[in-house]
Amino acid sequence: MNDYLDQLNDVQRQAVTNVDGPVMVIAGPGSGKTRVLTFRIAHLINSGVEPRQVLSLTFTNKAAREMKDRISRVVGKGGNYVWAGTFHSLFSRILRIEAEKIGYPATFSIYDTDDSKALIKDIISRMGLDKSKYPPGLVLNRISNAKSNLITWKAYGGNAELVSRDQSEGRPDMYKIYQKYVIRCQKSGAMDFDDLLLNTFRLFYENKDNVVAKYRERFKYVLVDEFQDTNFLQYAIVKQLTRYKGSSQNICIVGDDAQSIYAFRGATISNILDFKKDYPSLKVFKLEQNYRSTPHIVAAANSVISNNRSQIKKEIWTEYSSGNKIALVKALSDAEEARRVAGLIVEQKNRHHYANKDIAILYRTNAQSRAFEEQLRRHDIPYRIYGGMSFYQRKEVKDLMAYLRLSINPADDEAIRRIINYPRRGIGKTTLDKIMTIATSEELSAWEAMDREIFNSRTTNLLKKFKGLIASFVEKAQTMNAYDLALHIYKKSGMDADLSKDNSIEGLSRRENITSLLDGIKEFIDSDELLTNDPDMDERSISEYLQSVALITDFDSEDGDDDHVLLMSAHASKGLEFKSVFVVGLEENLFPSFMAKDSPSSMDEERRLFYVAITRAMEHLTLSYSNSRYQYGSMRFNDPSRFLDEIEPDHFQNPELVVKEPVTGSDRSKVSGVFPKRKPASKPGTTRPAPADFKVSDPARVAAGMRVRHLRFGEGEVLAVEGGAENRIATIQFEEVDNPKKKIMLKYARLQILD
DNA sequence: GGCCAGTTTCTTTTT
DNA sequence: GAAACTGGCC
Repeated sequence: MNDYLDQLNDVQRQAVTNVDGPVMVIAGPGSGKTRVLTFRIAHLINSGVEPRQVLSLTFTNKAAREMKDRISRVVGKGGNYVWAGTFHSLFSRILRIEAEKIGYPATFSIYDTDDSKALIKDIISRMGLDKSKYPPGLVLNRISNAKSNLITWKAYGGNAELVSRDQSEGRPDMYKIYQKYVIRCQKSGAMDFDDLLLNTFRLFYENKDNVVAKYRERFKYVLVDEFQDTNFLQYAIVKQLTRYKGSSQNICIVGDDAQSIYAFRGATISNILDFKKDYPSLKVFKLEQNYRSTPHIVAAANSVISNNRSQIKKEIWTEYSSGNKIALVKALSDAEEARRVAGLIVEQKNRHHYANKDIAILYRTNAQSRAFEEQLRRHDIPYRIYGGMSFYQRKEVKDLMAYLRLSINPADDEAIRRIINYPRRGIGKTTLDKIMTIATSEELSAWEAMDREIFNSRTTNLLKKFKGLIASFVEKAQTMNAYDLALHIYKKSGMDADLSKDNSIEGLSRRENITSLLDGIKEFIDSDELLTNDPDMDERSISEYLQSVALITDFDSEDGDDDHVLLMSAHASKGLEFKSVFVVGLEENLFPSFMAKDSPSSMDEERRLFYVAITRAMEHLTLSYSNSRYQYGSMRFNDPSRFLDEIEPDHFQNPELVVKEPVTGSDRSKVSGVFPKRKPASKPGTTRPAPADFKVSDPARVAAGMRVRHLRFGEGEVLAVEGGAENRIATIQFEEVDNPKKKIMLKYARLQILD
């Protein structure tokens, strides 16, 4: 029965078998963290704990599913009854069971970020505030932060620190927006992502009908994965469940402070650092042996992360004695970077017999995927973009979903906003404006506000018709399943008619998207996967479906036998591993992001993100950067990333490429320790204003010997031109001290020929 | 009220 | 470069 224990090393085994009382597992990358978690759960079950008494909070749905699978493999079908999922998905399930206790309908809507932003925008404009002073994204961020720290709008308004910050920024009305936002969400029977947590906290805190006791009793063992990514609120809920008088404190948290990459979302490392204070009888286990990566990769990761200021002390080590050095790719343009990466992928596949799915390309921003997609297609390499959630972002998909949302919760204002006039039914901006004004000022839902007799007779009629339509869907929702209802709505709402009119390629693809959405719903209602295992709940209900879709984060439809090269953001790569990993775009202002350059703590987070990215690699790690990049509509020039300097040259196959070209005259190398100030004119990412007489000449005419002028580098002489047609590269001797000799790709460079 | 075209703005990561 | 916004016109 205990043979699974033989598959563990000493520390791992202790982390698995010490099941009583608080346990913290600090797990470096590749140290068998998932294995420890799953075996721990399996061990609990084997020791007589009922699966349904185990609550396992993971970061992604995918991790949860994987965990369930693995548990089932060890303990059999019972593993399915473990409550494993993300904070958001499990708590939203609890909230649906208990919704009435906190004044919400069980069919509450979940607002995604777009919904929240639209609502905030609406509130701001209705309050007559200057929207340049209150960018919706920033406002949402502030509200989200407040909620994550359990600060109500009232507390916000009374918090001297927050108020004075807002005041000094010229945003004195922030807490009023917060207040209106909260009220309108409430009236709409809607929760945003943070509310799913906040309301769970409230539910437990208010403890009506002993509800918290019920869940404490039920979840005897709580496990939290990726604990370094939890925020104050999430930790507060975990404490509600495990830290109370008489609790046996059976909590196990697993995490790695070095992999904390969600501070921007309110995650706080102090949770992990303070854990010992909250649970004094804590046992700590450190998993430091890396089973994933070869030595150069492990050493590079250690040396990069050692540049961060505070951290829990640990050193990752590996038993592997040999492995490949890190390859470095230096390109002149983003297109060339992608082309060379694609070329290397072809080569690696041949030489090492890698399947496509053994390889991943990781980047800092999703926008970088384009160049790689293009080149992979050109090289006939199947690929897949992971994350991005593009399918559920499509207009037609969101539209149909909005109707579904309304059919179980007609108060959902943001769903109304979406489809009140789609397809066209003559209810335009003016009318919607009126409705929302009433909704805001009288604290009603839009649905209720429509009943006010303030519209002209034509509009009143149109609104009546619209309400009748939605009411008919509400009625159908009582009896139909999610699939039949979606199909019914598609036909009767007029969406079908509208989309069928359009016979362009785009129109066709929209209809295809609807078809796949419907297929997805069908799959959902036919699936027999256990979700809640709660006898009171209809596991295949419309609201269950909507909830599951609202909280989809990773590509859940990942088919195991698909063989694709994976493209994803470094963030999305956390928890995954690949034989060969390409981390691309390693340039200052990109990775690390320009957003981080003024704040040491954000820079540390960028470094942790880089650490996460490179530790995904098992056998091959390739890092690439480009001298120039087409970004936000214009050409940018950036220095190679500082992170490249933080890796000992020994670990590179071709360390000479790390040496910076004197592009900006700066040298940040660790050896010299010199950090010269940049001259404003040569700041990366900026262009000098064009002299009035500057004219771009036809690049094809550029030849050796000519005098040319470059917007950023000044005047110089062309020494040589090499390369053919598409990729001609000129070597130019510029006169400015900061920019001596440079190689420039002619198809991108904007040069003026002077003579 | 609806539509198109021109203009402006803002560029990260995601539950 | 894309999305969001604006203004002008039917």
